[in-house]
Amino acid sequence: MKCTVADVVIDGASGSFDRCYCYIIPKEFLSVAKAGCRVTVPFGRGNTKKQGMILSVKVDADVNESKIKNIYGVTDNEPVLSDEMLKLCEWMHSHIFCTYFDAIHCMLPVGLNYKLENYYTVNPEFISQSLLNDSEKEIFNYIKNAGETSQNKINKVFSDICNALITLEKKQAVICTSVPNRRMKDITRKWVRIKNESLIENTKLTARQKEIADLVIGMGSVSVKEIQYFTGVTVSVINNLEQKGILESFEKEEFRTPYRLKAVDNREEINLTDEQQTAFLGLKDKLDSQKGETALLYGVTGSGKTKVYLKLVDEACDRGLGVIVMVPEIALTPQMIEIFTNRYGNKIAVFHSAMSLGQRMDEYKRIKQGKATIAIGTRSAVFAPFDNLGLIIIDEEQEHTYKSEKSPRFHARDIALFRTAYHKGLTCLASATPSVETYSSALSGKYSMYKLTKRYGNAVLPKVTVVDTKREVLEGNSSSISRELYKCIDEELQNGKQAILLLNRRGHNTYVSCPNCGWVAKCPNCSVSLTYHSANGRVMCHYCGYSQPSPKKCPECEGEHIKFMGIGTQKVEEELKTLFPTAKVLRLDADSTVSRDSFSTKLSAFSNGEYDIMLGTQMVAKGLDFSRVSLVGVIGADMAMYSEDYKSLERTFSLLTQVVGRAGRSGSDGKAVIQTVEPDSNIIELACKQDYDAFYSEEILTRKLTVFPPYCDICLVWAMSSDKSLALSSIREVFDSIKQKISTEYKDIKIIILGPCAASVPRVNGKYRYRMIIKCRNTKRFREMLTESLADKQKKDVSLIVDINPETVV
DNA sequence: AGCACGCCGACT
DNA sequence: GTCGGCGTGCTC
Repeated sequence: MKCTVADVVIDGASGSFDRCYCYIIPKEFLSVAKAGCRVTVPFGRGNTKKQGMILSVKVDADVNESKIKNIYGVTDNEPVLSDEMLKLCEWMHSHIFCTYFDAIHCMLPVGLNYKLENYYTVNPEFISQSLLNDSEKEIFNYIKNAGETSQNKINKVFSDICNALITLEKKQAVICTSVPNRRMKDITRKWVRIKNESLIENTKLTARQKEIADLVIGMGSVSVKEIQYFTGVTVSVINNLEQKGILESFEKEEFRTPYRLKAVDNREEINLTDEQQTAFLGLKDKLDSQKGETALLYGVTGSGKTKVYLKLVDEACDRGLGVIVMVPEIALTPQMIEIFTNRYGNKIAVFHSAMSLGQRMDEYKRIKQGKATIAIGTRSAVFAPFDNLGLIIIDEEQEHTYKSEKSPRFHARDIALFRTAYHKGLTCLASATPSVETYSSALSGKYSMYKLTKRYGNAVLPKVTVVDTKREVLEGNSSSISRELYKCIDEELQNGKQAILLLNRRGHNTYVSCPNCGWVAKCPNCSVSLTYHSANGRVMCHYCGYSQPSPKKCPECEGEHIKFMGIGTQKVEEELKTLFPTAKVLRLDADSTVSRDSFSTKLSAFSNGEYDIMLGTQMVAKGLDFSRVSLVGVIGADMAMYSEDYKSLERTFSLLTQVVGRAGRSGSDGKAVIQTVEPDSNIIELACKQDYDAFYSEEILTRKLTVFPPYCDICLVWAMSSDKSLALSSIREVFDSIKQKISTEYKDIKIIILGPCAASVPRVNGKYRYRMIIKCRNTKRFREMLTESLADKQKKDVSLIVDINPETVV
């Protein structure tokens, strides 16, 4: 029989059953059911209601009616995904091994996401209550009295109902309707304050409850998250206090109130230097050629890349095209956002993770309605819903934040290239230290390249001092601040200037151990050591969040001389306080910034001169400009180099180049001190000279010899399970299957397989992790082979995860 | 992931 | 003879 059918993908599907399913579109939906609309469909033997997305519609298709089901209903009156986005879904599904709905969730604002929720009412025609058992009767009567009730509510009222609701429905006592619920609730954070202080005296409290009550009294009001950070209790203790009437909770919106953008088009004239003008004209040509090209704007630090962006954005705007400007991390690039909002006012839409759901929804709509034509933001901004996209700029394109670490594991650069290829627009990658992969594509002519070699106002490079920390220790200085660095900081402070000190991320952990018996505090859920936090006096796990009070005595040998090892930012902070008792030190790292907006508050406080020294991890090296900073110190520039990751040299070079470039911005008196155990290292020398080309030509040779990108793609396959042997056997099965396939039907595929072996952190959150590395070319044939090898290996209690070109392979 | 089908043991 | 345990396989 002939009828109109839809190819639908299903929400919540995984593994090999995440594919298209064919459904009949009943006549009443023919006018609304279009590709890009969400639908509800019956799925599986039990015909459970699932959310789906129509990928395509076929009119008058021949179908075998007995096998094909009807769509239940259509959620959207008009498509929420464009043809481009649907194609991008397909692309993401096949290229990065994510589910269709993983991809869809990136494209729709969270506020538009519906979740099916079941609502129950009693069946008025049902009379024979004798068919029901006692608990069923109870629930039946509850629903009868309450009227239409959500499943959630019923579950809350009746804690132990198992499948009573399902049997009630089967016995036709109740009617269930699935309603797609629009969840537009903003992310709020629960705070508590004292409700009745006198009760504390008169009520029996446990030790933990007392501790928390005292904490809240001391702080006035405090977020539940912070209580947990400081005391390590679970929410249950707080809930108990609330039930006893001692505490009361209130919701506090986590994010700042929406910014207001003025309706300005404040296009001040931009004067470009000859070099900038040449780059700009070249990029403008590429924009106008409408071939869907990619360009690299390679400009040394301080060469004025932003000016070129702005001129280019002007051009795209004048042609009525949508623009996406991507930055690695919004909190660290306030200046960039400011420049853009000052110039383009309310034509800007901002996207980043620290925005409320409502704000994101608003920005999404403003683009859809054509009110905003420039999207600026982090990784997620690459999905901004322009129908007439012309230009995507990726600032600091080598940054690892452009690669998503959770599914869908996409790289924003790849999505950008897909989108500009579709729209015949231009992707402009920009950096002073491009990734080796990008630079290689630029040299080969795959991308066009424009260079900016002159630093702004011919600024000179700072005076760089490299300090050998090995020698420092030999000569009796065991502190993490070398004598040279001490001298420089001291001078800065005397002159009323500020200093930025940088610790590498890997040097950031402080372990707790017993020198007597060698005991080290370890996480019970993960195979890692716990990290000491002086702010709350606890040891914490950075992988799963476990924490406990730091032990006073060794739990093994009762020894009382527990030691804190490693240089963490907190430890350096204490040393700084001893060395410079009058200096105000600002510590910035992931742990000191519990809430996001305190981050920008702290940055502006530093900028206003409220602090003298800023101490932080790599994050402080990024695009921040502070006029009063003329010293940048790097404490331990080696950690990244010691890591076995193939990108660690690239990262170290990039970081040091940025640091040195930063110090040089403040004029002739810029200084940088780099402390390292390898003072003769080539990388440091090249970074001091800002010689990217020399670095690249060495690094590309290494990549070729060791076979790493750009000479191959890397495909990481993970198996994770709380059952160790199950995880291992699953990854072995995949391994064997691949081996077998490349020796038979896929003989044409050339790959190198390493592993399977345990991950460098073999257990996280109680789950054992095995993985293997495949060096390959991510071609259609390879993806076919891998898909076949993974099919039906996805069993219960194991998850198999594929990560193409991960940022780190250790 | 669910859900139903179906094959085998314990019980009326 | 049947109720229900869970192992197996499919999802338009």
